[in-house]
Amino acid sequence: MTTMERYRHLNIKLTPQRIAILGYLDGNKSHPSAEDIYKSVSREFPTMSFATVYNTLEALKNKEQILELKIDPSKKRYDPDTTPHHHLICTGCRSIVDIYKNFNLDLSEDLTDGFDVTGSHIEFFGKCSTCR
Amino acid sequence: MTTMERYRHLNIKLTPQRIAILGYLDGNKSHPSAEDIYKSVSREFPTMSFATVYNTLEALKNKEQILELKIDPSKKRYDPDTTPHHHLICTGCRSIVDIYKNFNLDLSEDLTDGFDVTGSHIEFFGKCSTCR
DNA sequence: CTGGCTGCAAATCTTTTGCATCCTG
DNA sequence: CAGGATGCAAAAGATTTGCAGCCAG
Repeated sequence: MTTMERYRHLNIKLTPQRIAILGYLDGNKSHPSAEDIYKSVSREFPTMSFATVYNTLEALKNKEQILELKIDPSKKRYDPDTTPHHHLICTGCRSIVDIYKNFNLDLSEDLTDGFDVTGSHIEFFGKCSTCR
Repeated sequence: MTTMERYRHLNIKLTPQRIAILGYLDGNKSHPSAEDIYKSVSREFPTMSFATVYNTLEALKNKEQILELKIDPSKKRYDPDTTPHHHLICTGCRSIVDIYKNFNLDLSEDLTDGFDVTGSHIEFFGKCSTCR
């Protein structure tokens, strides 16, 4: 199933603007912010507005097609890769590398204070080769 | 060494406002936001300003007396507990529980893309007993 | 056709900054 | 008594919202 076929099954309206945003996100490993997306897609759609970018991101988030990352303290970043993985963040330039590795993160019940634990995500910190 | 003794050794000026903020943070497990701190300390110092709260938090962060948490997408939260630990976040009410457990999170070099890895932090997600 | 989407602007929320004054060390 | 801290207000960024018109399904 191609990416566009997949989106047609989501019951979200596929406007030209949304298709452009989806095209920008498809396979994108840069973990872009809303502004990154806006800037890039604006070239093709000069009238594109932030509202449309945020609206589309919200729709994709609700359909679990993207993840909202809280890695950057000043703005949200988005990840079109929804397969389970972790992130390694450069404390210098804020670049992000995906970490595909399974860790055993089981918590015994005496640690969880009655929570029902449903997921986890590891942030690794470091310096990239450029910033080092 | 008491908390205040510890702070006197940090070379930050201890004004009454800062002492009030430090008092609020001392032993605080609620992971408060700047606004939480402002609201609470304002009762004692009606002229307290956000600038002072943020200034103090910045100073404490630089002296590694507090951690800035990016757990909440809408605002920063602060943790006066700087001992290594992880966090379990309720996806309903955003309450946070500390997780004191050591995990083996070693990364082989082929995963780190030349990064020098210096630290890590796990976010666990779940529902607290109230929200469940 | 019609309900959801778009674009624009205004509003909101968090955080930062400029600056005159104050006060800790 | 000097340099950092305070308080206030204004500015800056990111995100959200209101609304009139538009268009995909």
